[in-house]
Amino acid sequence: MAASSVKHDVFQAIADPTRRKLLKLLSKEEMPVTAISGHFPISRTAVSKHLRVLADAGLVKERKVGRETRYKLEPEPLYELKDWLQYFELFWENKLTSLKLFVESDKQDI
Amino acid sequence: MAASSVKHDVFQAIADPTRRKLLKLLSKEEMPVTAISGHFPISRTAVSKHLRVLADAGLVKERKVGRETRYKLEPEPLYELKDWLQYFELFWENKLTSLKLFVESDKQDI
DNA sequence: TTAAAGTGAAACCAAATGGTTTCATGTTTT
DNA sequence: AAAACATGAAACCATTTGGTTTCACTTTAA
Repeated sequence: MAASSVKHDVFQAIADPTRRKLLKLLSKEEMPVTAISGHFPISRTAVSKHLRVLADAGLVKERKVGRETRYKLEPEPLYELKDWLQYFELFWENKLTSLKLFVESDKQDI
Repeated sequence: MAASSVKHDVFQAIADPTRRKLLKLLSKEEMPVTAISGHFPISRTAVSKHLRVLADAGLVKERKVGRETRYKLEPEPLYELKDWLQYFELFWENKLTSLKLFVESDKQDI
């Protein structure tokens, strides 16, 4: 329920390669913006905007500490992605015909 | 053979909600463009362009049959997404308790 | 109390994106 | 052979996106 405040969805947030790198970086440790932007060839402001997109999707959390703003990974929204993906796993299990038939039979009984 | 021929990557391909619906639709059966576009409020040409993006990412395969072009799901490229996601599962397991509560609150009759 | 550091907001820009309508081409059908 | 169907390519358009530079505001340090 609390996820209704997201302005950007997780699919769009991870579409950009820079944002995917940001997520990996922030998974290791909480970091302030200037330190983060040292890892990228773009301007600090550009990094800041990517962080905003990630925050809007709920994928990072920001915390003000003095004059710094520190960001860290917030992995929960990725669960939506996992759910979405799970549906397709049924199809790629290298053409397991029985499984496919099972699905097409509309889940008679589990 | 390698994925080097992809013009659009899978992350960008699934970022659009229309394309995600296309993938679900084409997972059920192979369909020609006109039939596909009947499921969407946009023009046939727009659907065709989305199909091109998905094909470039390797997510659908097209087959000419007479005057039709039929499309079907090709789920393999989603492996990359699964791999990417797997890294982050390490982190969201740390918050397993709260996550478990969240998930179960969504499934009322467990 | 100045100076410097850390950051976000604003204004701006080029390119990409998602959509449209029109047209050309190949394939059936009559 | 002519008409109808199925589709992709082209040209075009508005909006979004990813980037920049500049500016203002807080917070710390000299």
